[in-house]
Amino acid sequence: MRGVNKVILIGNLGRDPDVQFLEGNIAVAKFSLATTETFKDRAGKLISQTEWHTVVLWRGLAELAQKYLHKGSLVYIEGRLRTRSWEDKEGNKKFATEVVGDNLVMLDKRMDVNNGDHPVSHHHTTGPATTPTGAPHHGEGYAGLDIPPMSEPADDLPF
Amino acid sequence: MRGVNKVILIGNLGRDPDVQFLEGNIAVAKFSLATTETFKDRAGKLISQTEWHTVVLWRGLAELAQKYLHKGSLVYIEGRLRTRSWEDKEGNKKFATEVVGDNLVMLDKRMDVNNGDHPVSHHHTTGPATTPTGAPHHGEGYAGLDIPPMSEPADDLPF
Amino acid sequence: MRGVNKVILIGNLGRDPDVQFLEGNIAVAKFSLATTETFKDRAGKLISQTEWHTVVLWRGLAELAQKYLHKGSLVYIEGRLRTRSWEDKEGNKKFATEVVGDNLVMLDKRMDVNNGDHPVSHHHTTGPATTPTGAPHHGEGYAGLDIPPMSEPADDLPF
Amino acid sequence: MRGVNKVILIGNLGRDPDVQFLEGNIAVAKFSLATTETFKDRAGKLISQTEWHTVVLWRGLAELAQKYLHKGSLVYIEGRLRTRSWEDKEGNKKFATEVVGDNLVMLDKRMDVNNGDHPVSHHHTTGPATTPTGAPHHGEGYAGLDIPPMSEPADDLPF
DNA sequence: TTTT
DNA sequence: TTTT
Repeated sequence: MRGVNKVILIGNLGRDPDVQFLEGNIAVAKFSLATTETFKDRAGKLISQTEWHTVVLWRGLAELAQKYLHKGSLVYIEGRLRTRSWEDKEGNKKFATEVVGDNLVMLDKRMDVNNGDHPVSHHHTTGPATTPTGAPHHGEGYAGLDIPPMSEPADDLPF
Repeated sequence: MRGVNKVILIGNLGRDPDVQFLEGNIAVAKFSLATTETFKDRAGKLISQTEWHTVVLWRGLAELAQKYLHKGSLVYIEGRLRTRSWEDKEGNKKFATEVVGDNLVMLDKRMDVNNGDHPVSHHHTTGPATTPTGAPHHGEGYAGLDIPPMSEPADDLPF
Repeated sequence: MRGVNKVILIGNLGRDPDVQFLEGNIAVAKFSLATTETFKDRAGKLISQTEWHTVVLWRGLAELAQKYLHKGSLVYIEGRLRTRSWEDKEGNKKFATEVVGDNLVMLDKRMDVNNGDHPVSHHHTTGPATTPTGAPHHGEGYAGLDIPPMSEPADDLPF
Repeated sequence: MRGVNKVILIGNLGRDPDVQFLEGNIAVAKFSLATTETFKDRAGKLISQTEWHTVVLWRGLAELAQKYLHKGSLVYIEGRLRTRSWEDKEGNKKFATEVVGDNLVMLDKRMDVNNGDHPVSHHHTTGPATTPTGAPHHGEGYAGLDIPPMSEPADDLPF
């Protein structure tokens, strides 16, 4: 390793992840992530600025994304920049810079603590078009899953 | 700037922040932060390991901590390492390494949800006069505050 | 601040920085930075992969870049991602993702410089003719400058 | 992974690394790293502040440290914080916070290329117990050397 | 286009 | 204890 190429993002998914399976059953997930920063401009006025990133996850992380992430999810992504270039059908050179994620932390609050009900109501379904069908995003919550999102700790802190 | 000394943490407060005001009315907040990582040991077994950090915030960030953070809060902290040393009354040399925060992002979900019970367990009591009942989570909490914690975005995403 | 958008790069400049001054005498520097990572592919073969980034620096950092950076310089850049979009003259939508630097650390060894003119002399000749004088590393180079680059110690290196 | 505990350092080694081999021939390297930051105090005066960190590397990274790092080396370290506690012989509770490195980038410029074949002469051997021959560094361990092996058992390592 |  |  002779250089460093590291990206750290915390933001919300703009859409449900798009997950595909390549040959060999290798999962690839792709989604847009919005990071919003607020700062003061030169005049001292508070400015809020949103930047959209394309995030790509592979294999196990892609499967996690498929299982647990959806539009609006808040995530921490650690990864690296990768710029791809190609020519479109008109022969124009195109570039796309993506963040290839090496690490993913789900920051949404665990919706159901101890009595996990109404998971659906937390999914912030945003319209009639949202996965009314087989997509197993709803009706389960994180209960019983191996890698639940972070949540407030129980009262067993050593202090 | 000739070197780099950077720390990035995401974790939960073990206790409400301890906030003090130095002369000149400079606020200093201090709290323990637990970061939990899970990984596989050499045998492939999933291990969960919690590390406790002492976080120190100054001035504006300390005041944010006083207003918004409490035991259990989930936060992103960016800062730097600082090790202090001193001798205790018995003359023993002591060391303490702290993370001095330069940046703070509150990752808790906005307050609680619709049916949020146990408000007391979420504290937020920033003084004796504050919401002793734990009644309505709506219309109070972060609403209208300048720097609310992150939450799932509204439906105005450009996708 | 409600999200995180952070990039950390260590790499070499592909060209001398392009520095311009906007109205108000605001400096803007732009350069390509190559980060090279080596890793093992699935077959265990060592792969070296270079990624090119567009880095933009403003104001004081741009002026530092103009003074001290040149083709081949090794730098640490901390910044954030920003994607700009526009339409070219043919009406094609274009995107460009840049790293806007908030922090810069120069990692080059103090090569020589005696009288630091003609940046070409900084070009890091890497053959056996390096450091033609064998003169001391101290008391010359960037002496008197405000922010000298980091450099190696005076002793030998294990390479 | 449910939290984040990340440290990024760029600095110089204060001493040659101390490398030991635990049972199973597992290498552990330990060294102090100085990170120096300069900034302006409230009065606008330029302040330079050095912080010392204890860095611990395991296995392959430890062997790299043994081969290539020495007093004064400039390195990039990415790792995580770990605080150990114990009682000394007087029964005083002691704490030590270390940075366990997961990634290492050597930033020293290669001084001589193509003929770099005298690693021993660069090793700044600090005592008679140190491999004076230039023989292989592996397969020997530190058995019988002055410095007792670290007390941590080879098993149950928290990584 | 850099660097090793 | 480093580095400049």
